[in-house]
Amino acid sequence: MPPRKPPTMQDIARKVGVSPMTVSRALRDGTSVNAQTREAIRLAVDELGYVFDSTAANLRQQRTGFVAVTIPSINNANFADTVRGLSDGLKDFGLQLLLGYTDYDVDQEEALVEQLLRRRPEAIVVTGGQHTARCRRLLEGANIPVVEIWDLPGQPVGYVVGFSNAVAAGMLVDHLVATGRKRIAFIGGEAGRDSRGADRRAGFVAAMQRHGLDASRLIAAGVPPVSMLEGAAATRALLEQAPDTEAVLCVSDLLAFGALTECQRMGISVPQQIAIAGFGNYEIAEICVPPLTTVNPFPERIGRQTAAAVLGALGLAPAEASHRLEISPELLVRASSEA
Amino acid sequence: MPPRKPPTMQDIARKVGVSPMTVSRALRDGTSVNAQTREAIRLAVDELGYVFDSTAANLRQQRTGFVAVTIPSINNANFADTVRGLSDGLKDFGLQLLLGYTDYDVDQEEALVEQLLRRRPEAIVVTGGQHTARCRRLLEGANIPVVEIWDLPGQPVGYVVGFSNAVAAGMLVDHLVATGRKRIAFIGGEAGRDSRGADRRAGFVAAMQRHGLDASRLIAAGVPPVSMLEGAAATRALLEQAPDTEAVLCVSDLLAFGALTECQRMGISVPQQIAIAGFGNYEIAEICVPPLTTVNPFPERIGRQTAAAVLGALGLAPAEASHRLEISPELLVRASSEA
DNA sequence: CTGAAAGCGCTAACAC
DNA sequence: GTGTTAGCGCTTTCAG
Repeated sequence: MPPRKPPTMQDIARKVGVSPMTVSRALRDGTSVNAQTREAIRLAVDELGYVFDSTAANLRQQRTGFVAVTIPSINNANFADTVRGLSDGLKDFGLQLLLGYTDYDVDQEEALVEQLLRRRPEAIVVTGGQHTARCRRLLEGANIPVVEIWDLPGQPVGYVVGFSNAVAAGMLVDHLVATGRKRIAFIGGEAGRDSRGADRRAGFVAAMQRHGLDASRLIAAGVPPVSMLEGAAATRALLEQAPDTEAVLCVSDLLAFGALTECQRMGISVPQQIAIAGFGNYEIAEICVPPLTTVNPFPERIGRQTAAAVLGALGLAPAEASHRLEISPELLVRASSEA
Repeated sequence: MPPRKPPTMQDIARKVGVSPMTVSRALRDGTSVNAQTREAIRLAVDELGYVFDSTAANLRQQRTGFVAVTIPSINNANFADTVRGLSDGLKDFGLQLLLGYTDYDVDQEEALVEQLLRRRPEAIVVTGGQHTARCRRLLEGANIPVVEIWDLPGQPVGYVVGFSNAVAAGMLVDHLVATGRKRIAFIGGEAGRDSRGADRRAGFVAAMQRHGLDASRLIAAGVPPVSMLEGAAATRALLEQAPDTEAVLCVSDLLAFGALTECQRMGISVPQQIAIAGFGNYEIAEICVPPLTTVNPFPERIGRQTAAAVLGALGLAPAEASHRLEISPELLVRASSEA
């Protein structure tokens, strides 16, 4: 079976005895084509197994129907929820996601953004507000709507749908302090890769200092992405070094759950001996025993709002007045940090 | 700032004083262009902020560099691992994933496959071996390599990289029976949506019958995707209806973890009073307390092997002899099912 | 309601 | 090492 070329509108047209233009019209709706002709064309399409070639249409129309998206990791429920919200919000408008992941690396982000822009997306959504200089130039020069999400960049490229990771981390510190904890540690990934994680750590430090507390219990759990296993290992290291720690704030619920399990293995009771808080409102934080105090950044809402921003920018839906939408994360106090 | 048209090779050519063809050559490597000319073109590219338009090249070359992939859900660590393995395996060959999700629905799969094929991918990878008749026809007629993964379809469309979900579930049953459990329940999503889940249930039933045991403790935990919360709720229902249950086999580790937490809340000891087993070797199964017995289907390996199959089929790498690669899942016995 | 001509931005093929 | 011509499969535009 030699890979014969797929049929084109020409082939349909020849078979039905009309011009390719009529085929083109018949395949879209809202166009005026004789009902019988249209039916004949439908039939021919079926018989020949014709599949519309959007690459050709894209070139001709200078519209691809792509919205490019970069996320740090494909294996992260928070970002997955954002992508789902975004995808669902765009699909009714014929827009399709072109997704890539950066592995928490700005150089990979730069390469990815360039690769994505070659596909001529109609808009581009990037997770985070930190980019290489060239990446920034690429985004600015693309002449398409740019949305930075999951962050509040100081100098946004275009649209922003995000929240302050630092403020959200501060909410957790305030809560832990309010329940009487003073010796509080922060567990996160190594600095320099995950800028949202770095912001959360900065927010932890700032809040601790605001309360006049020692902010030096900072544990690096490894190169992002860090997850449950790293959280457990870091917790063990922490409790060996500083057994008097009263509370642990983790950069994500996944680490926090790892911390919880390590406490269980070490026979340390949570929250009596140590309080644990996470970040992200992952499903596990709600269901584990005890459930984890966390912050909900509304990942899916970020996606939906980003979709709204894109649609507005493309003139496909009424546009919002502001180019900047700040989501208010919600503190969720659960048993893992009870007083 | 009117959205001016992005510069084309024409613009570069004019600026440098060469023909567009020379620009085209200069932008690729392995082509013979005068070194100075090439440098001048590089410079002009930078100055004008030119970004290569692959939509045009795709049409001309009749090659898009896309590999289409469908997965049931974007928010699933197993499929995410497969996608990562696939993406990593393809990217060195200039192939980019075009990803879509089906929401565990064959009709959505059909619509998605059609939409993806319009983009003229060079290969298509679909998760699962069950399709609507039309979807199957689309796949067969696309004249590109088709790979079905995570399953072993009876009548494959093309390539297969998967495993028997039924056999893997049987391994878990055998283990539970070997540790002395007889009254074993199965918790999964409602039938008819998730075919891998359905296969696992079928494997459970077959194995139970093989052991001469009652296979009627089948709990439906809701419409897929089902996860931890559904697992917990289903476990509560199960233990109210059938408190003498000795073991629970769950369709995934996520449900199994939900089951574990429900036991913890109900004061039921695992594995002493009840054994729990999951499926998928998610991170949580390894780290929770007690860790969960499960089966590792090697999701990332599925992705890497799928990449190899695609590359072979496209002649970009040495091809395997067989079109069918069966992965052997590994039983991981952990404390949640100790005798 | 239908068709002819032109062209989207790039590159294969063929000159020179 | 470089240029010219043609055309990928559609759709815009204009004419009928």
